[in-house]
Amino acid sequence: MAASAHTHHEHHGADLSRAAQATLEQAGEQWTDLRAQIFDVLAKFDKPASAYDIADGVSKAAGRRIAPNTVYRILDLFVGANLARRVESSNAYIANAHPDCLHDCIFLVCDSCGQTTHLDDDSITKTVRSAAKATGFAPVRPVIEVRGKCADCEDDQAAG
Amino acid sequence: MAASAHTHHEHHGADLSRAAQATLEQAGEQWTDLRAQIFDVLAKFDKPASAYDIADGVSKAAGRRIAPNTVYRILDLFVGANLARRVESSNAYIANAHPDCLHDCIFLVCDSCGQTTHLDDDSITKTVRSAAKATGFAPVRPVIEVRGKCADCEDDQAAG
DNA sequence: GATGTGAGGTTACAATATCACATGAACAAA
DNA sequence: TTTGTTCATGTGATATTGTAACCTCACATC
Repeated sequence: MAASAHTHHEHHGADLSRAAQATLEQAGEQWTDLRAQIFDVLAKFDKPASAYDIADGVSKAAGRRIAPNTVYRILDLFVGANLARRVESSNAYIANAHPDCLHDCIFLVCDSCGQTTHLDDDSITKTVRSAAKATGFAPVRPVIEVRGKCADCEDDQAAG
Repeated sequence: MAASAHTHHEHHGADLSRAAQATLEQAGEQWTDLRAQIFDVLAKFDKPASAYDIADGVSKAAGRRIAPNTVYRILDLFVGANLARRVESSNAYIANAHPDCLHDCIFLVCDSCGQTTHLDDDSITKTVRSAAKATGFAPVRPVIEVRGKCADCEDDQAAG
């Protein structure tokens, strides 16, 4: 596999929540009920979710209204702490399956079904960073996303 | 220079407008007054402009109100015809200085001043495309942007 | 003149994002 | 016990970005 030298542990379900909690607390932030709920709702989406989607989901789960700006606040915190990522070309967020491990990452976003898969290929992201540096630019956060069609939607097209 | 084997002609001012017109007409679309005005306003911004910024600029220039959705329509046309690009991480648009030549491209966006520079490095974009393909994904449009600090803002920081 | 087509106008609205300020709980200091 | 402080969250308003639906006009063609 080309991606990276070390092995990730991809977390799921309760295990992922625990990993997220650990990471957030190590960052000196609290793992509150609301944050846990928001993380769980986010993690259950199988594709990137907008802050408003999450607000709806959490509101339902909590049985009371959670306003979008509350969600934004917590999402910002999550992104800062590597618990979640923002998909810029979708204006949406996705949980990070290995919050304990820091990467620039690459998203493949299907324009048909919205499915978004996450790639870690450090050789690509390093190349992008150094190309930026070479022009005198100080890179902070690469945004590398690919819009296109996922394998399933390709197949559908071929079959249909 | 690493970027690409062929040489671009970077157009500016009236020359750029002419190149844009030629490209758009070759795509079977009309180069109307309004499109010309929108293109000129877009090209005069020195950083990515939102559709609303452009609507304001064009409204002033034209002496009458041009609504944002009109601007969006025309920007979509421009993006489809390679006259302009959308910078996803800024929700904004930028004129393409060489509309006559098709590339995936890379933007370096300064978080301090908004300055955005445009890189064409086909080796990077090809690598990204093929990494996507390798997972069974059919790439259509890579979005490669780097958020960070431009050389000027870095210097300011160092000096101040 | 009737009809078709493409460009643009107009109104309304949806989706995304931020701001300012209030409340409440936890804890520390007086 | 009261006061102050901090942090998390609530609340309402508003700004920004993006679409949809439908209409009119100009021009071409028949």
